[in-house]
This record gives sequence, structure tokens and C-alpha cells, in this order.
Amino acid sequence: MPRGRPRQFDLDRALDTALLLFWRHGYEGTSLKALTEAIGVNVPSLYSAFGNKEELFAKAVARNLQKPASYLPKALGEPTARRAVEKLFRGAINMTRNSRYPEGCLLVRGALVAGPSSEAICQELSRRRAGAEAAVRRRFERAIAEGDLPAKVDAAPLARYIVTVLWGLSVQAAGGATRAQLKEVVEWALRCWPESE
Amino acid sequence: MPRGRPRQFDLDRALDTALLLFWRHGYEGTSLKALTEAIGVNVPSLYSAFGNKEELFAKAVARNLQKPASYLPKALGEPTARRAVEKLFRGAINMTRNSRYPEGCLLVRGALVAGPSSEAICQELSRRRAGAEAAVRRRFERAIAEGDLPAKVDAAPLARYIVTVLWGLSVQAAGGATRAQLKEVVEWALRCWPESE
DNA sequence: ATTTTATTGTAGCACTCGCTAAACAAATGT
DNA sequence: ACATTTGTTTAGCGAGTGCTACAATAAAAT
Repeated sequence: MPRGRPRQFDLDRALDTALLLFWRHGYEGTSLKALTEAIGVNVPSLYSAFGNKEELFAKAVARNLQKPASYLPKALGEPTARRAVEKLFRGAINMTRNSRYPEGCLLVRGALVAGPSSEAICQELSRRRAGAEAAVRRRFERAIAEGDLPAKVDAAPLARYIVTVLWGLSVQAAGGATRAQLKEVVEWALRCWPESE
Repeated sequence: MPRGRPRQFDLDRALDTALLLFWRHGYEGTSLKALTEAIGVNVPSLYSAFGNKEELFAKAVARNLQKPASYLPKALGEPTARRAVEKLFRGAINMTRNSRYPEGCLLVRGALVAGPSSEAICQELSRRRAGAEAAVRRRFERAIAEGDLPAKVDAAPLARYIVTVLWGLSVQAAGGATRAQLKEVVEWALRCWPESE
């Protein structure tokens, strides 16, 4: 056991409920009062554990990518690019319309825009989205090298298209689109797939 | 001339600068102080002219649809559904990457999520997005009735797919995507067009 | 000239924001 | 027993939030 007084709340549980709040109301829409009340802890305890609101948000984003959004790396592990994208979309819909989570992706809901004081948050999320896009692009580059995708296909624009649909699905989900409706969108989105022509 | 002391600022100009601020920083990220300073007017004048912050936002949204986002009804007036969608995407990119405007669409940037006090704003924007989707759907229904689109095509899912890409483009633009990159996305998005099969 | 009507400027309301200093409490180390 | 370390509690800071009461001002109506 460590030296001083033991912490009276679970760090991971606290981070999970913080994640849910940020996910639902966004960075600016989530107040410290809401956070501390939901976690059941006082403000200084939260600060000594996670730093400040900005750091807490960053850690919540990291946790989001490890747990609820872990479908992305898993999907990209599929043997073919086509199946990877299918699983990617399926995973997105699964997370995006899940009773345990808010509708849509934290990377889109968290802070697409913000006041002058929270611009760093926007940029952080923007980088994360770009990271997801890059991961998809690398998977397509591999698929091209393996002959899985036609050599004439350019990986970067295709990846950008796929994640554009992905972010669009988040907006739709945030607006109340049902799982079936999102599936229909994915069906249309996949009709342009290179192999099918 | 009306009865009392004449207003010393232009209502439309004020609404335009309010629109730009809401557009850039979102509803929650735009403070009354920022609004009044940018417009060059005191708080009570703003309130007597527009009501409160929420009403001002609603009027800014309405103005946005009349001016910067007027490309939507114009695009849907094109003779064929295919050309309508092409013009829709082109108009969206034009607005979304325009030096005069923030990057992306107000309907997505304004308030995708919000704190408990601003949920009405989210719903308002959600309704507006649904309205845009419905307009596209009706255009497709007309196209099907005219034989412009194959009869087996279902208008609603196709419209939902198109606007999903549209909202996705807004997220991409907000993240710094260039005009050329967005055009590449649109190219991919249009490859699934029914006629092309 | 006076009254009426509407906007403007000043000041400040009650409240929330993110955040922190200081005292108290509970564990370990010597 | 005592000091040390660490977390919790209480209380409150300064700044900012949306909003409004009130008096001063500028026009039209009488």
C-alpha cells in the first residue's frame, strides 16, 4: 500500500463517468459541478487525481479510444480492406447507437467548435480524428501493396471518404437516427467500393 | 419614421456578425460580451432588438439558411437529381471553405451537443438538419416519379446518405480539410450513384 | 412646448465558472 | 509515540455568465 491516506474512490470508475458526461454534453457543456456530483467526489480530490478539467478531458478521450472505440483497430485487423471497412462501419453503428453510451462519437461530439478559451480541446480532437483517418489510410496502403485493392486506387482520398461517412454517421446519430437508418446509409456508402465495379 | 428614438445600428448587419460568431464558436462558446463587442452595441439594445441569446441564435440560423446556405434550395432546382446532388456538394464545399465564413456548416457546428441549459438549441439544429434531409428526399421522390431515378431506388435512405456525407464534410472542414480534399471525398461519394451502375 | 414612445448608456443583479489555499483525517515509516 | 505523506473537507477566490432595472436621450405625436 502506498504511503499516505488511501484514495476513497476508484480512478477508473471516475474516469468512466467523466467520459460519459463529456461524451453526452461536450467539453464546454460539462461543468466541474456536474463532474464531481456524478463521480461523488469533491473538487480538490478530482484535481489532485487528474490535474485540471482539460487534462481530465484528455484522459477521458484516451480511455474512450481504449474501451468504447476499440472497434477501430480491431476492424482494421480484418484480412481484407473491404471486410475491414464493413466491420468499421458496423462497429461505429454499434457504439454510436448503444444504450450504454451517448449517440455518436466523442471525437465529433466532444468539441467540434468552442469558445476562445477551449480551442486547444478542439485541436486535440481534430488531431485524434486525423489519427483515425491515418490509420484507415495505412490499412488501405497495405491493401494496395497486397493486391487486395486495385493499384490505381489512391489510399488517402478513399480513407478520407470512409471517415467522412463515419463522422457523418455521428452527426446523424446525435440527431436521433436509428440503427436501421444508419445501416441503410452504410449500404449506400459501400456501393462505391472499388472491387464492386 | 417610427415613433421613438431611432435605432443606432443596423439590424441586418448586427445579425450577420452574430451569425459569424455563433458559426465560429458555437452557441455555448459565444458569450454576450463577445456578441455586443463585435456588433458594437450595448447589451440592452441587443436584447430589445432580438429578445435573448436563444432567440438571437434562432434568428441567426434562419439568416444563415437564407444567405450563406441558400445553395441548398438552388441546387435542388437543377433538372436532374444527379446534377442537383453535384451542385449540392459543390455548394457545400464552396460555403464550407470560404474565406468569409468559418469552416463547415452552422447546422453542425452551432451545437451538436450542449450542456443541460442549452438542449433546446441542439434540438432546433437537429430539426433544421432533418429539414434539409427532407428537402433532398422530396427532390429524389420527384426524380423517381419523373423516371430520372430508377423506380427501385428508395428516396429516404439515399437522401440520408447524401446528407450524411454533407455533415461529414462539415466535420472534415472544421478539422482543417482543404477544398481539394473535400472534392476528392465528393468524387468517391458520387461513385455509388444509381445511374452509374 | 409638452407628452409619448422607443432606444441607449450605466450599473449591477444573482448565479455559475474553473480553480485553490488551508485545515483536517487516515494511512505508513521510524 | 511521533513525524511524514497523501487524500479529503470546507470555504471561498476572482472572473465570467446571461440578463435586467433605471435613468438619460432622441425622435414623433399632440
